[in-house]
Amino acid sequence: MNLHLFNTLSGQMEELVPMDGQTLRMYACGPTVYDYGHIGNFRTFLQVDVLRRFLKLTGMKLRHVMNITDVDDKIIRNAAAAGIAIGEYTPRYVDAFFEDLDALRVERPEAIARATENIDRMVELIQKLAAVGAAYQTDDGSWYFRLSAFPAYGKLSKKDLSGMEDGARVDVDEYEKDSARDFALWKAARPGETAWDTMIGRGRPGWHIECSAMSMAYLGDSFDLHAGGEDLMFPHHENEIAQSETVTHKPLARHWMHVRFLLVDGRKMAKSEGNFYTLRDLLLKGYKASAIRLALISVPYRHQLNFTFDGLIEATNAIDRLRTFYARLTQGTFAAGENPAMQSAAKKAQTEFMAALANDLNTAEARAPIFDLVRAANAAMDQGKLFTGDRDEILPVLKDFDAVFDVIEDRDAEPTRHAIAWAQQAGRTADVAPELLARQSLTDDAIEKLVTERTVAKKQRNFARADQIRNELAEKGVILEDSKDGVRWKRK
RNA sequence: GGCGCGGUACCCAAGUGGUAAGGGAGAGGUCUGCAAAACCUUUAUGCGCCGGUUCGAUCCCGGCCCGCGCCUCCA
Repeated sequence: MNLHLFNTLSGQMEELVPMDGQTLRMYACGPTVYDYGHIGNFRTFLQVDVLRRFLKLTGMKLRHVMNITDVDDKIIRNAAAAGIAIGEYTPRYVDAFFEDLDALRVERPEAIARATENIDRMVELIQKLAAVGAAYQTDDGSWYFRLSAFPAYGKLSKKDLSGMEDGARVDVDEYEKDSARDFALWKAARPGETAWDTMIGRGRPGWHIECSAMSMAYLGDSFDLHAGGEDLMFPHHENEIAQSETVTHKPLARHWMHVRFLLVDGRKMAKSEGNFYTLRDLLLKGYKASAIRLALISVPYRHQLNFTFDGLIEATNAIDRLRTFYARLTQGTFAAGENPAMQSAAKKAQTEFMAALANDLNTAEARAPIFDLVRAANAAMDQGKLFTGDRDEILPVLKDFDAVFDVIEDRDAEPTRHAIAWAQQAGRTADVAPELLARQSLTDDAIEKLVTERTVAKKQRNFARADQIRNELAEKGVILEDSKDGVRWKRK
């Protein structure tokens, strides 16, 4: 089942296939490491993760490259404010970024490219641009891309720049650019700023040149897919195209994918709006990493996602339903045999799940057949009409679902513990939800012990004591479920 | 101003030219020592409003209203 993905460049749905017939080469813009990642960043990375995982599920080989922008104006500014070198400043945010990706179960790309480790390649590219007259240096030593050298500019974002007069809205007097819309390739060093001494002068790279140089180095002149947040379409990706294609005369990427921004409570997330959340903020409030993951991927990537706390609770409950079902299926005992209705239900779910994702990664649609299957199988189990042969058909469907969604297996304890430890270390203990600390205080062993005690009490028909234990556990966020196969407990 | 997106039940959210997936929440019931879980029933004659095309439109076309995004650093 091949993926049909909307291509921003053509404005159409197109089948995504590797141009070399073997490995899909893709480049996705990564973070600028000047602060902790927020949920908007992660929506994009998560949607790219869904893409990755689905492609792998269809058997495709991938070479996915992500850049890390570890030098830019904000980094230089923040590092200076902290009184440290950028090389000291960025690692903590790089580490935090990967921790957050792990928490959200975002797979690592095949390669990570760091800007500061690829300065030479950027300089080379600027030299090539200069050689064909597409780059020029201004008196202060900065280099600019001459937009007039690339007539196709605007093809991705469908912008017609002809109506934009030089100087109309753009500050032209800052540097002596030939045209106001020419963009920086290389920024000359100002006193005290981080800079590299290179063939084209002392300075630091512009943001756009980074991606052109690195995608070329890691993936070649032309590759299959370029992805990123919708805001990057213009000017970032447009500039990448101009830089790369001016030199190579080949399409930078055949296919472009842009993930729409998420809103928070119906507004664009912004610090000034007071609706700005990092992943860590949410974990410390007591939301599970899996719920955040599911909430951020359940709305298809081309639609705005309105992020709300209600949405997180809903995701939490939906995951709970899946996990309960999975536990019932794997821990229950079934008679040998098959139920034809369940056999076909499993096949149907599998087919519809894959078809939904193949259709422009429609994650919302992909969930439906899985939940249909859950209901049908639960009903069959209630009636004793689910057999080992059925279980063996259903489990692979859940496995495929989790190969993409990755929320059924409960790995939520670690990210939360990690976030709490981080908060304590960072002096943000006040941000940790009190009930979270209370829950952390109860160990699995302690829970098991109480559960056993309750089982004994129940056998003695001492229901008062049994209920007392259950309530006690409930107060600490532990829910008990009695069944004929024993007691299952879970943390809220 | 330019470009673009959306308005589907209490909430979130798919979707199709032939009469509305799924999730969450609520209500009633079955089961249970009681719960929880699970299951069953239930919650849009209706998909922003008004026209048009059509045998038939939520889905196509036009207009309008509302919300949002991008156009500057931004995932």
